Amino acid sequence: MTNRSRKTIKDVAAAAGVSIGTASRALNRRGRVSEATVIRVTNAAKKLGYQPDAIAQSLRLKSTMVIGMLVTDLSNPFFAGVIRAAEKRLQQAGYALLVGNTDNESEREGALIDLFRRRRVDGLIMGPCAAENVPLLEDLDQNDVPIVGYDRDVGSDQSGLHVDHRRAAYEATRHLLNLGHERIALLSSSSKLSPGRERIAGYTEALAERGFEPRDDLIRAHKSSMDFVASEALSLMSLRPAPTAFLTLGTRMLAGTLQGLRQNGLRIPQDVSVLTVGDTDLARLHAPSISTVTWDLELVGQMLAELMLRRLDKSEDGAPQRIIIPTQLIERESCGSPGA
Amino acid sequence: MTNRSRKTIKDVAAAAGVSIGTASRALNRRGRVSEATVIRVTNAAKKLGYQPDAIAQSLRLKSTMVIGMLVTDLSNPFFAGVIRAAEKRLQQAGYALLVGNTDNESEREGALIDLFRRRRVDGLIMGPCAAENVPLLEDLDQNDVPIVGYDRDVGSDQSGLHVDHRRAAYEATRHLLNLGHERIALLSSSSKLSPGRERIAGYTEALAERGFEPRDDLIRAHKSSMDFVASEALSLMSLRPAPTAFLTLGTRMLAGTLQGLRQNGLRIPQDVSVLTVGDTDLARLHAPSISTVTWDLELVGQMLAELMLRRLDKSEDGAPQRIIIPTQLIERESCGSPGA
DNA sequence: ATGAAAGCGCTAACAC
DNA sequence: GTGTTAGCGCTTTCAT
Repeated sequence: MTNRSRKTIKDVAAAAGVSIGTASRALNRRGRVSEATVIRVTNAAKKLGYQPDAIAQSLRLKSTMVIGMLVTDLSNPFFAGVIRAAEKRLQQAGYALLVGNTDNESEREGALIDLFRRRRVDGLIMGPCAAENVPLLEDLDQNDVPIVGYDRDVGSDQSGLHVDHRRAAYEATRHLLNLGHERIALLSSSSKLSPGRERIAGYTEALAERGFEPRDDLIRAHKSSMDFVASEALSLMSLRPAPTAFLTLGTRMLAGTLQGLRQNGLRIPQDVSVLTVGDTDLARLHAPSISTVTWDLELVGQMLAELMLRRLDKSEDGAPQRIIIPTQLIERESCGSPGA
Repeated sequence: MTNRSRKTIKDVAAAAGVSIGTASRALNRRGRVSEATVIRVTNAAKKLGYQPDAIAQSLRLKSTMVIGMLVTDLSNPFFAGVIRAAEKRLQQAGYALLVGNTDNESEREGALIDLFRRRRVDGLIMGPCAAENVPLLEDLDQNDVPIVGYDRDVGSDQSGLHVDHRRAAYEATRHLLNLGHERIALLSSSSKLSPGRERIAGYTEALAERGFEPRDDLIRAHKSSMDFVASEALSLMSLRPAPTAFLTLGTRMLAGTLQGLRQNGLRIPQDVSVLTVGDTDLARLHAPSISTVTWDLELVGQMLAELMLRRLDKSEDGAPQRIIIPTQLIERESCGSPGA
């Protein structure tokens, strides 16, 4: 207020007429301090507008109260929702969340891990990325930085949270099978990462239960643009016999599929059923609304934070844990029986 | 690799057989160092896997290389896209971006500003939030922390970036007027914040140009849930004479409007035209696709970062700047002439 | 060109 | 209960 320069604990100590050691103890209420000086120091601090310097504290205490989080793309709503919730929970515990975008490139991921290490993050939450295994992680591990994996295996001695993608795809496929569909096209983003692999496994499993074999020509799994997906959808519909249902994994896949179907004048669900994994505004508000198998993003973020906090809290046992997030089917208007 | 404990510059100095002062100079190539020792030190550092401690550097150099950014909600796609782009640009310059969610509450915003101050961020990017004026900002300012406002006025001596919301709404309204609409309903999120106010001004201005007066019963501006917006839309359509076009400001408003219209069996654009400000997946992929007046999120993020970097770079003149981001109309299928 | 030493702001160990 | 001091890891004078 009065003086423009930033106040330090030295200023507070001087103003309260005590040593800086006493000032520190008073402010943190640690060790032996008389109640009188606590009050005197606190008042002085308030009057000066003193705020302890987090950097100096970090250096001294060897804890930055910052958690790093790596995702492929923060602007992907599925990540954004999770980040939001995780940040909220961590904030409550006094931690800040620093997010890095890997662009799904292991090179960038490596650079970010290095950076986070340099910045001395207290913990690291790692989402899926191109390569599953990064040796840098071991380094972190050895430096007692706990890691929590999100839809990603990250070492046996670390915590992990996994959305049950396999079951999600399994339930989705079963739902379509129950409606009488036999030729179910599958559009997935990428089969390399854990989520993609799991989902294809769930799809195959549901099919196998009914004695159907997955047909390779009905499965399209690449990372690709929306326009490309649209033409994929069209090409799938030109197969003979054509698929009667589409199972789309991910927003982009759904968007492309809807676009392709629409360009071709195909009606949902009369001509073809559509079911998507992962709920979005688009699925909710499209006409007709799209049925989905989804999960709770907020819960995911909250649990990620919880797992991290548990590892960080020295008073707890702190053993690594593994959590599976369940999924649920939301029926809307996009699925019917074939030829109905 | 060999030793599990984190390496410091002391270790590097010892390994290279020099003092820590020399090691520092060699690693940073600053001051007078012989090329020979530079090589020796660099090699030692590499061999040990040494990474300078960013916290210690921050304390010493009084710069954290962290920029703070405050938004109401990181999971709002409009913010997420901007954050993503800003982070990318800042990263290139060696800065990390720390994002805080204010939930549109000035109390939380104040707490976050305090927190960022404690963490000694080098700069602060402030998005719109409930209250426009926070005295805490002056404090920051006095501590030489540059602030960049995003759709928000933040002091005359600070930089700011503003999407041209007024013009966006103006162009949108004109587009509808040109199609022959006279009763244009306006659904806006909140008129308290700068973006909302500006948009309503643009709407009014376009109307006035044609000699129409804005009718209060056609304007609905509150922060509200999607379901609520849907019923708002219905109530608007029950007016006599009913509006022939909807101008929605923001995703949520569009979603609610579409839902309401659909519930009522109203067809777009035959029964009513819809135009939205701000492009989204929903607008793009809805059937029919929704025309929009929009702007480039990536550009916004990039320019925000650029403004900040310019203020941070001591070699530049560093005078505060003000940037207006233009908008453009994208015609799609949701607008027609009334009664056509 | 290099080494020694001070100090960024803070906390904790030790003395009194 | 309080003051003094060391030190977190680094950069930067200031001598040499």
